[in-house]
Amino acid sequence: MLHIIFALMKNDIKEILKGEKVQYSTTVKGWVRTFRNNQFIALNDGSTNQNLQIVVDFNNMDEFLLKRITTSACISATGVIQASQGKGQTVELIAESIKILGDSDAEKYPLQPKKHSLEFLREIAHLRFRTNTFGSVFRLRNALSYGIHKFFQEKDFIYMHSPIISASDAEGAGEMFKVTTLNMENLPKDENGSVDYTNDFFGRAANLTVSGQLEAELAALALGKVYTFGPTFRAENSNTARHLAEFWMIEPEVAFNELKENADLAEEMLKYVIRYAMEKHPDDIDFLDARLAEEEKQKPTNERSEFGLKEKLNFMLDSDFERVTYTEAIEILLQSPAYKKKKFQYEVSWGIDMQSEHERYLVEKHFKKPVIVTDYPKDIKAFYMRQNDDGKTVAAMDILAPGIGEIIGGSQREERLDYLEKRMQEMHIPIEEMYWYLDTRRYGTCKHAGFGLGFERLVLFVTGMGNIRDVIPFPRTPKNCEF
RNA sequence: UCUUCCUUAGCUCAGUUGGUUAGAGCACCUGACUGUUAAUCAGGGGGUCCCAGGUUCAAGUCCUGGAGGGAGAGCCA
Repeated sequence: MLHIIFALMKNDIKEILKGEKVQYSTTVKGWVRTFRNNQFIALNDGSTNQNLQIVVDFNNMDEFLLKRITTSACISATGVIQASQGKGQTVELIAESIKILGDSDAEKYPLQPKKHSLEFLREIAHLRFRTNTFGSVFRLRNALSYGIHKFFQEKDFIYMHSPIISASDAEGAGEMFKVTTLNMENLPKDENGSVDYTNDFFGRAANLTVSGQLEAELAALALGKVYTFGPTFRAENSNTARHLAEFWMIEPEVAFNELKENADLAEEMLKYVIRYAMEKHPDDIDFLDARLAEEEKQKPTNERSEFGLKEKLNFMLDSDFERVTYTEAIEILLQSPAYKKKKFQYEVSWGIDMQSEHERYLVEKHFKKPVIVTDYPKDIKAFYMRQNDDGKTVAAMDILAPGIGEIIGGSQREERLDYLEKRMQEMHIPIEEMYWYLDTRRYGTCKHAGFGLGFERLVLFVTGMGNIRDVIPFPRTPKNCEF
């Protein structure tokens, strides 16, 4: 019976700091953030970015024990929760006894109770969880992850595990990492000098997946509504604040949906998960909002963004995403003051693949909110996107978010076998190898649509962080696979 | 991959026209103080000036090459 009562009594710091109860004995465990005045421990246990103040009676405490209360030491403190005499907190724990669970050598421990650069923390990514910023980021990352599952599960989508190792290399979504057990020192070659994979693990060349979309389509054309949420790999030599070699992607795919319903689903999903994360972790949003405001203050006035983090997120929840066709977007760019003053580095004309500067103009200057651009020229989009009746465009959509750029890319898929095969021929996609994909069009095809959401870009947007390497615990980028 | 900027103490940075023994704040150690909020005060220790080569009587400083990092771009999510 007792163990049930204990199980019901949460005594993590988040719960204690609610201050609903005082004058009771408890034990807390966590890591020391600071130890001020030989008297006040700021203790963090990861449940919240707020610390619990432990008050130590240093006159009646072993001097040797006090010396071991150093930054990041792990301790257990037993005492009574009381209303605080000080100003910075409502309740505090008056310590009766303190146990050191794990020492932390203050001379060697690299983190200090002060501001560190994100670049420095990236070099010690194994320790950066212990900072306020990364605590907040990873709690929000978790909430967003759960929010995505919650959203789709409430809508009765089937969570589908697409394969991580894939033999298909025909998607053209990017360079792939090879998966092999061949001896790299002595690769078997065929008569043409190419690597012979027949004795490799799979008996053929294999790669890490760049997308689960094609497999999701197979499932959607039987299960109706599906989504994937898993790791994805791109071996591109991309060195930007928005790209990772290993990232997580969400790819819903829905039978019978057309482009508009696809866009509606994407917009509803983004709003749902952002609201969920904000409601789940308001403290972390507040902290990151303040952090961003502080960072903005360092910038020259003309480079500062006009919205704070919370303002931006609330605005996103309250407003309908702007929807324009590609053709309309190009027209807006051509009519823009920026274009007339020749501010754009790249040319603007119908048929171009819009550059970052164009997307940023649309989102940040013209509409000042997320924009869904639809119906792109077919020549700049993938083979599986459904051709529109005009013969020039496809039923594609990109969602562009302020500060991030493309956060979602999706389309209605080409369900007509003859159109699809023709397009694959034009784009030199090996039709025979893709028989399994084309079988969906041969046997009971139907209209369907889906999209891909880069999960880390969503986390970037919600946390207000500037670099994608700071929203995934262990970033994988070119020349970086530490930890 | 391209453009550009950066690399000096554990961290953040200063270092003048090339000139003696390379500095500050924070952190750390020692002591004082004890209701603090990145506590405060006093003292102390701490350096491969990213690496290699060059110019010079003399290089942290100038030149060449390389490595690593940031920002922007391309590719994309």
